[in-house]
Amino acid sequence: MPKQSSDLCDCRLIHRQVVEEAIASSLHSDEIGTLAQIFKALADETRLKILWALEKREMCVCDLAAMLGLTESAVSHQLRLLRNLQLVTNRRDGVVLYYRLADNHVSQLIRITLEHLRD
Amino acid sequence: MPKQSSDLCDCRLIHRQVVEEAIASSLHSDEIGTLAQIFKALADETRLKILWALEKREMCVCDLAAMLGLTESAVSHQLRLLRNLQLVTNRRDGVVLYYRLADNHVSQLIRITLEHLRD
DNA sequence: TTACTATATGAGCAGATACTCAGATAATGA
DNA sequence: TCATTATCTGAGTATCTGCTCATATAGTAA
Repeated sequence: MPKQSSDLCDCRLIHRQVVEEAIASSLHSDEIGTLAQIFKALADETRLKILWALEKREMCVCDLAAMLGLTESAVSHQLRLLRNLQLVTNRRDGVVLYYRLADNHVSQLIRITLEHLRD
Repeated sequence: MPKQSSDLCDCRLIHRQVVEEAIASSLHSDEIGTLAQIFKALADETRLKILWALEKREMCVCDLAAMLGLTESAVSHQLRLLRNLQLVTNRRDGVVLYYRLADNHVSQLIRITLEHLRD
């Protein structure tokens, strides 16, 4: 008989308290969801390049597209995603929209992760 | 005639130097790739729950499966991914493998991101 | 060895996602 | 007003991903 996910393995009986405590101290599901969304935003090379560039200076959509070698449409789609998560904001100057990082948390995350992979 | 990605928009002419500098100061492609992989590892609710639990104590596969309400197979697949990225390691005690975080960078990343979304 | 338990792994599938394309929208200036 | 430029957006599509299922592997104890 194949093991179902609802079955308990023997070690579960021994570790029952460990599991109970782990469940009790886990993050709330809405926190987990938002957390995952932010990491998803960083989990793509195009968006990482955009964020890393904006960390140095504000840039408009067409500059970013030129930098990345992608269509302005592709960049705009990604910027919308980053905007919705409030990772970037923009200011308008005539027809041109200049994007910048919303705060310094993102660059902090990228720096720490770079440090991690250089160890 | 629709605009092609190879065309330059007018603002590109003005901002040419901005784009050149952005390209010059961008991360190397292998760094970007590894960076994205690490954020991908964190960009999933199941893996976040696993990492958050392991941040508190080492746990075996079947404990994690019980905690998450998933099959041990599903957990094992995710642990392999985390192992390959050296985010977790394990020790064997008889037939049981106890997993733990490889270092404290991961919990640092999660904490900073939590801080960000609580602002 | 054989039986049993814990974990790992490959195949396959349903759902997510990152791009392109075509067309819409918004600010500017003639 | 109309044309132009910069950006946005919806639809479509190829690729990626996280799960399940079946099976393989590794350690333990009889």
